[in-house]
Amino acid sequence: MEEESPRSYYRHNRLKQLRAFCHAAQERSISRAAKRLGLSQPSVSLQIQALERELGITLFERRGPRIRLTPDGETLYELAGPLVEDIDGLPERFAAHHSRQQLGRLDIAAGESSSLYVLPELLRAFMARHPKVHVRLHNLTGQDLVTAVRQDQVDIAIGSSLDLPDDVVYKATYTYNLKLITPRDHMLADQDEITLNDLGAGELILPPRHLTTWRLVNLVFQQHDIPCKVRLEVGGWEIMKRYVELGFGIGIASSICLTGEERLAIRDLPDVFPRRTYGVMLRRGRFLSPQARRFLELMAPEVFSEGNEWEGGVPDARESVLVPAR
Amino acid sequence: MEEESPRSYYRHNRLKQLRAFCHAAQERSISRAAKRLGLSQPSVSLQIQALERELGITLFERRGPRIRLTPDGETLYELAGPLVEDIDGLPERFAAHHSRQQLGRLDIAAGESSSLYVLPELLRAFMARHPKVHVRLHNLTGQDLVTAVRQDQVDIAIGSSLDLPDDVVYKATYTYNLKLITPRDHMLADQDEITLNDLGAGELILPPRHLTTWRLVNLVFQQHDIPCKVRLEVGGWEIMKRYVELGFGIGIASSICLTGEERLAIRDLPDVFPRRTYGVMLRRGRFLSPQARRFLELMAPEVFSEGNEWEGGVPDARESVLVPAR
DNA sequence: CATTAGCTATTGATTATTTCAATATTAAAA
DNA sequence: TTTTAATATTGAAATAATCAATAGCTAATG
Repeated sequence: MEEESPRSYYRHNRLKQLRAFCHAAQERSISRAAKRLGLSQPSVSLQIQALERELGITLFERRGPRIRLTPDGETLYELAGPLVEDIDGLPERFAAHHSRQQLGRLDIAAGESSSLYVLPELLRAFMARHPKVHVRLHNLTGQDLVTAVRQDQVDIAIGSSLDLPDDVVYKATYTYNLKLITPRDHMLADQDEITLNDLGAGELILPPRHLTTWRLVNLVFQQHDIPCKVRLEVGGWEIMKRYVELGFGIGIASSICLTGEERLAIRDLPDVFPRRTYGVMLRRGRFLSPQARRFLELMAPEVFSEGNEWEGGVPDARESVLVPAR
Repeated sequence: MEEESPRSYYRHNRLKQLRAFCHAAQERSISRAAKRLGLSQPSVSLQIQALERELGITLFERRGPRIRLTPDGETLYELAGPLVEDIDGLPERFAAHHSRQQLGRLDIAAGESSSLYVLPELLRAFMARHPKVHVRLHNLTGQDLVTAVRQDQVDIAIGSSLDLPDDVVYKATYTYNLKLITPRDHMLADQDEITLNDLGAGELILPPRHLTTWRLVNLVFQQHDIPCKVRLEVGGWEIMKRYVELGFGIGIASSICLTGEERLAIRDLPDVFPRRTYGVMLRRGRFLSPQARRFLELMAPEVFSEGNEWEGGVPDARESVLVPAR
C-alpha cells in the first residue's frame, strides 16, 4: 500500500484534505464545511474520502444525511486540528512577529575607536528607542571586521578600512581629520608650518599596526619618500595621548578621539594626509533585519532612509575610503 | 492584493510551498531540497517564489548560485518548520496513538442489576487487562439507557429493555429467569404448583416502576386478566430481598440477583413469565473505540469476535427482548 | 406507508495547479 | 577569461481539484 519514493510520500494536498476534514468535524456537516471553505460539497467530500483512503482509516460514520466522527476521526482531529489552524493562521502570526520589531538581536562589529568615540552616543539613542533589542558589540579590527561582515557573523560593521573586497559595501557617515598631537611645550606646538619632514624627524608615537591609521601614516611617508622614525608603538588612542602628554614624543591621531580635555597641543597636519572617514560596512546584497535598518536610519538618516535603494534590495554604490565623504 | 472570499484565502497548496521552503532553508540549496523531496529544481524554485509572492516578503537572498535566508526567511522558518514536520509526521503519530490502545476512555451505561450482578466480574477482568483505560460506569435505567446510547453519551449500554428504537441494536448475552422469592416459612415455599392467582392474591413486593421487571410483571398480569395486589414497591433488589426475608410479602426477582446466600425460599414462576435476557445495547452503525471493542470481546467472544460483522461496520441483526436468547 | 426534506456520494467534464525538460542567467572559482 | 555550479524562466504536459448535475440514503412528517 505505502510506496517508497519521497515523491509519493508528500503526494496530494494533505493540507487541503486535513482542512476539509477538520472543518467537517467542527461543523458536523460536510455541506456546511464546504460553505465555510467556499467550496462545493462534492469537493470537500472527495477530499475527506481521499484522506481516509490514504490513511487507511474511516473518519466519519456516514448514515445517510448524518455524519459523525469515528473514534479514529476524533483522534485525528485532536492531532490535526491545531496544526491546520496554525498553518492557516501563519500569515497573521508572521505579520505579528514582524510588527513588534522591538524584539530581536543586533550584532555590530566595530574597531576600538568606533566603539570608544562614535558608538556610545548612537547606541544610547538606539537602545532607548528599542529597549527590547539585544545588542551585541563585537570588538574587531582591520580585516577581521571585513571577514565578520562577509560571513554574516554580524549585521553591520562600523569602522574605516583601506581596501574592501567587492562584496562589501562601505558607506561613509563621519569624516575626520588626522591631527598632530604634541606636548604643550613641544617645539612643533607653536611652529607655523608643519612638514612631513618635521614629523619623520623622530619622536613619533603611532598606534598599533593593525589599525588603519598606522597603515595610512606609513603609506603617506612612503609615497613622499620620506623616512620616518618611530619611537613608540602603543596599544590604543588613550594610551597614545597619555604618552604624548608625558613627553615621550608626538603622535598622529584621529580628531575623533580628541575630546578637548587633554593637556595637549593639537595641530593640523599637512594636506598630504587624506581625510579619514568612519562608516558602515555591509555585505553586498545583505537583507537587513528590521533592527539593523533602524540602527542605520538613526546613524545616517540621509543615507539609509526608509524606502531608498537599501529597502530590501541590493546596495550598489561603492565608495573609496580614501575619498573624502561629501 | 489580498482578496476576500474564503476561496482565495486557502488558495494553492500552502503546505507544499512551506515544505519546499523549509527544506531549502535546511539544505541552504534549492537543488538539494528538490532532490530530497523527489522533485525537480524548478518545481521547488517556483513553490518558493509563489510563497514569497503571496506573503509579500522575500525569503531568500539570491545572489547567483547561492541563496541565503533573509531575516524574514529566518522568522518564517522558525514559525513554519515545526508545523511542516508535524504535518508530514502525522501518519506516524496517528499510528502511534492508535497502537497504544491501552489509553482512552470507556463509557458504559448500566442499570442497577447489571451494575451490581453482571458487571463486577467483567470489569475486573477488563480493567486488569487494560489498566490504563479510564472506565466510567453510568447508572441509568430504562429509557435513559436507550437515550444515552442513541446520543453517543456512552459507548455501550448493558441491561435489558422491552422496546428499542430502530437505531439501537440489542445483543443478548445472558439469559435469566424470573423467580419467586418468599420467606422460608411461607405457604408458597412448599406448594407444588404456583399459579398467577397465587401471586396476585396479595403480599406482592415489586421493584420500582422504572425497572423492566416491574413492567414485565404488570404486562403478564394484564395479559391474563388477573388482578394483582401489590403490598410494597421498593427501591432495588437488595432492598426487596431484605423485606421478603423480614416477612413483608413475596417478591419477583431476576435470578441474577440471587446469590444463594439469602435466607429465602426460591421457586420457579409459571411459564407465562418469559425468560429475561441481559445484553448490550449499541447505536446502530456506531464505530466502536478499540476499548469498547475489547470490552465486548471479553463479554461475549462468540458474538463480538474480531473481524465479524461488527468490525468497523454496521451491526444489522435485531433481537426482541421478549424472545428467549438461544 | 408513502412523501418530503436534508444531507452525502458519485460521475464526467472543466479548470487550475504542479511538474518537468530544456534553456537562460548569474556569480564565484579556476 | 573560461568554467562551474547553482538558480530562474519558459512552455508544454501531467496531475489534481473543482463543479454542476444527479443519484442515493435516512429520519421525520403527514
